[in-house]
Amino acid sequence: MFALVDCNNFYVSCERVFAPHLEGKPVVVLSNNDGCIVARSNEAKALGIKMGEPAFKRQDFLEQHRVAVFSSNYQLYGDMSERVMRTLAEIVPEIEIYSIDEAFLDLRSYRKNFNLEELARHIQRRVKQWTGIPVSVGVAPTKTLAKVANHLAKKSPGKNGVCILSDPEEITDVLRTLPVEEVWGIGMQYQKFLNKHGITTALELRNAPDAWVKKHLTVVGLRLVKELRGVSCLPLEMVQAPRKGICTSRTFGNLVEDYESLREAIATFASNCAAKLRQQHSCTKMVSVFIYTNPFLIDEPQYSNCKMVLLPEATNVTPELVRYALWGLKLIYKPGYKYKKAGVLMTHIVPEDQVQTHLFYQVDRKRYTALMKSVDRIQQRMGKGTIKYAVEGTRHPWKLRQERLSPQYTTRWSDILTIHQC
DNA sequence: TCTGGGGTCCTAGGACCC
DNA sequence: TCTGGGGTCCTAGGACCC
Repeated sequence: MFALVDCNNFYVSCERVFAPHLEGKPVVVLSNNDGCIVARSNEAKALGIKMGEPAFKRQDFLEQHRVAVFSSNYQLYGDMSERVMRTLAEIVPEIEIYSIDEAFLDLRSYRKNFNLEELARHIQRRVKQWTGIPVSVGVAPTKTLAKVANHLAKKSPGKNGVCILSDPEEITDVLRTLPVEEVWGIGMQYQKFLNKHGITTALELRNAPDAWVKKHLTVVGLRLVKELRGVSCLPLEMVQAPRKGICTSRTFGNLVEDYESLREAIATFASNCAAKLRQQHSCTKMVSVFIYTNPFLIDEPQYSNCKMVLLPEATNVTPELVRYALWGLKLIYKPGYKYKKAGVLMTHIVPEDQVQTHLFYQVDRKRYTALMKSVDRIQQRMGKGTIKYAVEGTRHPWKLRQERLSPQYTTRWSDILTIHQC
């Protein structure tokens, strides 16, 4: 059996841990740049606020209904996520951290003669007590069915956040009433396609012939259908595979026209990617740079371009990567446009101890590697952005809009919560 | 004024090889 | 009637996830 533990309205719950007066009130969290609504409390959902709605279109509505609005605070959410995951791993060590707010647990090797419901309740209570985050737990014979169980745990008021699906007949009954688009792996395009072919429920999908599913939904779809039948095809992945692509991109808070500002942004993004590379002990051989104007401003001249730069030798040294990224930018930058978004993408990633060296390209990488180690250690201890390359700039006229940012309660000493005695 | 960011996997088709 | 057959590698694009 697999359990899927999912934090309820995770970003909102993180904010509420440190602002308990918001319990029971409508709360939303915005995406980067305060752009879209990406997390909603149950009260906010009940008001009809949709996932992904642009915040500015809902401004009046949010004020009118006294919805608490937060900018996204990834330092806080990342740290709270780690706490939740550590708590879970202490109960069940066979854990796959699937996303910032979700984890699968493999219960097969959990101690003998235990009660699934009791275990799920125990997990729920302990995570709440140790971190303040409410979670829902779904348990079933496959990961896909555990997702279904979790969905039910959240939606059915009587279940109080726990749902165990073990009886085959019960599973069939559940799938009969589950809309096919609620199944993990069925997105909008597949929903349209399946509906057109008379498949509207998860049960109908489960009963579709293998060959037909494989033809139209690829092997991914076939795996999913087998999982619905109770055949486990998706194993628990305890070790996280290194990323195959690493990207840092941002929509700017203000439109950016001048080359200098763009250079600062690209250097910052490249530097950020380099740090991520080193963190997973990888090097990259391909650096791509891209820039866009704002497609929503239909009266403005539009331009977008990207440049892929193939390196002679894979590296994770910041100054090298920044140089290649800026070279790419130079090739695609055109004056006279108002840029809205830019980014750096690193691909062709290899483990750092398996770099194919170049016969004629000589860099003293040993020295740089030592330097990068020191830089990373300082950042880790003193906080991100403590030291940086001058080319990254300090003014950052392009930086995000984050008007409703909460403090970094758990990761910055100066932001630690103060309790006043009344 | 104002519309996020970061990933994965699969397939078809083109270029190339013998 | 009859255009060889069997591969690899790479990329773009499309689907999905949170």
